[in-house]
Amino acid sequence: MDTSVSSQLDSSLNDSMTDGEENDSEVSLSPAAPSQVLMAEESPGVTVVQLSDGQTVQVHGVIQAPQTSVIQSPQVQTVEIATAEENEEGESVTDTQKRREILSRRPSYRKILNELSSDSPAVPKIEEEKADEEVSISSNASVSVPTSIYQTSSGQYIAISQGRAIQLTNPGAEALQGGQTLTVANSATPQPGATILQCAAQPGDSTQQFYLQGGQVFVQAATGDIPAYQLRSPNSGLAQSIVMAASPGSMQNPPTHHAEEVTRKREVRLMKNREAARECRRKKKEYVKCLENRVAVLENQNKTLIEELKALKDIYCHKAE
DNA sequence: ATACCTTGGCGTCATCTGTA
DNA sequence: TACAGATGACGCCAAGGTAT
Repeated sequence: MDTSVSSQLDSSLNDSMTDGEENDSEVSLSPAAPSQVLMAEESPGVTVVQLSDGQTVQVHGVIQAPQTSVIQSPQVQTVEIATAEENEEGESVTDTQKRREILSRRPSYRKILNELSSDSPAVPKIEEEKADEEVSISSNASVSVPTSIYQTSSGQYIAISQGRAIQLTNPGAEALQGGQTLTVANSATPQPGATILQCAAQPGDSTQQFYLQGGQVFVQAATGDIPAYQLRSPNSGLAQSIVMAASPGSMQNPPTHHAEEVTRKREVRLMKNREAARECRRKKKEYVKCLENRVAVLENQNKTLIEELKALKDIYCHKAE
């Protein structure tokens, strides 16, 4: 049986996605990967290691039999899936149910990485997310730890702190410095209706209205006779969609508001999911980078160990002569 | 210049997972 | 158990590279 101790750094990067399972093996073994070092077990306890430069080294029971890698190939998972699908062919289970049974979800990237990091200090932990923007803003002494940052259609930033203080900042200003701070007077008790704010950023400016409800900020659109409200995503300047086309007064009228409420909830959900997807992709990239690093480290270790082994063997052979 | 391919990012949906 | 968050899957789009 031939086993390759291989480089998986570039071409097989995707193959190194872990399934969340771990063991103590230090060497990543993948039968499908290109070989730098070949190991062939000639007889029990004796392994022939072929180095990338063509040299062959016989190893007597030092290199253990291949164990499952820390980094598992997704190919394995694919094969499992294919097999399972074959097995279930013809059964009366729905596709959804099949998928549910077949696709065992892997733990989150943060979880996997944190597990890895507990094993190896070289692997950085992914912190519980705390948006960089929020961190940097919280250092501003005049703001009491904002929980959400929004941007209006005019480019102004709105920060809502935990204390329900609202701060406005013009574009270009560093973080929220120099912003105005307003306080929501009726925020102590949750109202069924919305909190409406009006403000003028500068003397002479037309007033701008904000509509707060359920922790979300709706910003009145700049144009149009009918007031429209755009739901703005925290930390994003993009208006997600027009949410309201009615006047603020009618927003507090539940019977006519039902459809709008449904739409609004959907928009909020989509917005949150959009942000979550972004964050998830970011974490995934970080996770892949960490795996790359880990592969590089393990390859180095492997190389060093093989060289060490070779040197020891040389010494041993010289003594035997 | 144009067509085609690859890659990377995004938004959305469906579903899983953890927690109150 | 309901709910919010996380994530896999899918389709779309834009940018860059390459062959013709």
